[in-house]
Amino acid sequence: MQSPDRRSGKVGRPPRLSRDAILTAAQRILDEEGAERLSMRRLAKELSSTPMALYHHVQDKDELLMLLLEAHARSFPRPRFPEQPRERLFAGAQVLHDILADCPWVVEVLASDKFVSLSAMWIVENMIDALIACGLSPDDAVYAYRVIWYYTVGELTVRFNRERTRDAKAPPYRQRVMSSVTESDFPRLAVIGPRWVELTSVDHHRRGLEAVIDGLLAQNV
Amino acid sequence: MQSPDRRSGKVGRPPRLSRDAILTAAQRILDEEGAERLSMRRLAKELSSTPMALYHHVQDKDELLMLLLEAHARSFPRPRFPEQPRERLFAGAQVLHDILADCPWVVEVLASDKFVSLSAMWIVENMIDALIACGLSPDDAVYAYRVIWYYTVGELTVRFNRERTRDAKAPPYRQRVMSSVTESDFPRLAVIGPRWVELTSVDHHRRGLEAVIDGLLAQNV
DNA sequence: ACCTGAACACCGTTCAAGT
DNA sequence: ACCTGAACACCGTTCAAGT
Repeated sequence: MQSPDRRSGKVGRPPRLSRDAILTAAQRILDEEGAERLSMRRLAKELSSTPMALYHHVQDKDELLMLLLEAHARSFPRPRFPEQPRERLFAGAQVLHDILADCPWVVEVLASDKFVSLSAMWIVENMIDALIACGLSPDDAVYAYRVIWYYTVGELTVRFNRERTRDAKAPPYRQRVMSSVTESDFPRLAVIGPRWVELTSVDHHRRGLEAVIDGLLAQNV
Repeated sequence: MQSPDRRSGKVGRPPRLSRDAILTAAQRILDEEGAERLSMRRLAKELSSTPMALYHHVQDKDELLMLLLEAHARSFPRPRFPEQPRERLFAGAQVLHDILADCPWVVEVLASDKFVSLSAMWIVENMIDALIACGLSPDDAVYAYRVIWYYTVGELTVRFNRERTRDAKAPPYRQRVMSSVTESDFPRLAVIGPRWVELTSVDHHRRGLEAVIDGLLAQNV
């Protein structure tokens, strides 16, 4: 199905841009300026080109983000999975989380429904397989996988938002709420208040994942 | 602390806009055109005013969204909570989810770190209290609340994205991935494939919540 | 085939001026 | 005190034209 023009490479104007060059430049912007600065216009500038030149190599911004995620997932070290199904499930959920934790722009990819990364499918396959090996029916395995996925997405969303607004000063509205919490009619929150904002570590995420998985497995015996 | 000008209402130009009018108009746009159409400019048009007039009544778009959420949470029927702590926790998590499930724009509110809704604080207070009544330490209660919160945020994020892109046709990239999944090297996914895209019902969410909660409580005995 | 320039249809927000 | 208009600094994407 390959067009002869592409194969011979002798017809038409020779390309100055390439998918690879675009992805590399995009990654550089991501690393140096953050996900919120990556726009088609900014990227074109980085490549000393025009926004529309990019559309010859990717379909739209969503595909660009998808390709970045794909490349990242491919380059991610593939761990050896344990034999024991419960541990295998846990390891799968963890590597899924860790891959995405490096990609602050997943939120946007997630927003476009194009989030079906081939390079991460083996993990999903593995998790479903582990769930079935744990004794779940195929339907229950899908359900359980979804619960784990929701937990993962939520953790990542909150994590990225915290990182993004880390050094921004709290708006006045929030201060008003906070003081009303610590002073008054929320005794439990008042006690906990000071400890509330603690950083959420990787350990917390693992422990939560353990709870979610064990809760799911206990439901299906 | 109230300014005399505001009290007498006799100084300066009489107001044509009000917070209430702005919030009502915003809600109308939300209902009729969806969250992605609510912009300061669109809202100004709805009120036959200019974008900048709005900034006299709200600080910025984030505060506007926050106020909308606040109003919604206040108007939401407050259920009677069961006595039993585990059931109380479950009921709290559920009402938290249900309140937010009506607000497709929470995702944006969440993104701004201003998401501290006073009108929903009683729920959080109640959940923390229930967790402590279940025997958790204050620190463990915060951790457990967070896990439930992540699950909730993840469910809502995925839910809204699915709703938003419900009737949009799948992009070619996705089709490529899907066929490679059903055809080839993912036997588990191939079997499950057809059932994968099923709608996620409220029942699914409850069952998942149950698993998460029981998993958390089992961790702390 | 590959790229450019101008344009469309949007954003949130600031600033200086008007009533 | 409340509102307007113009402007700043952006978006993603389409379309017609150039090489």
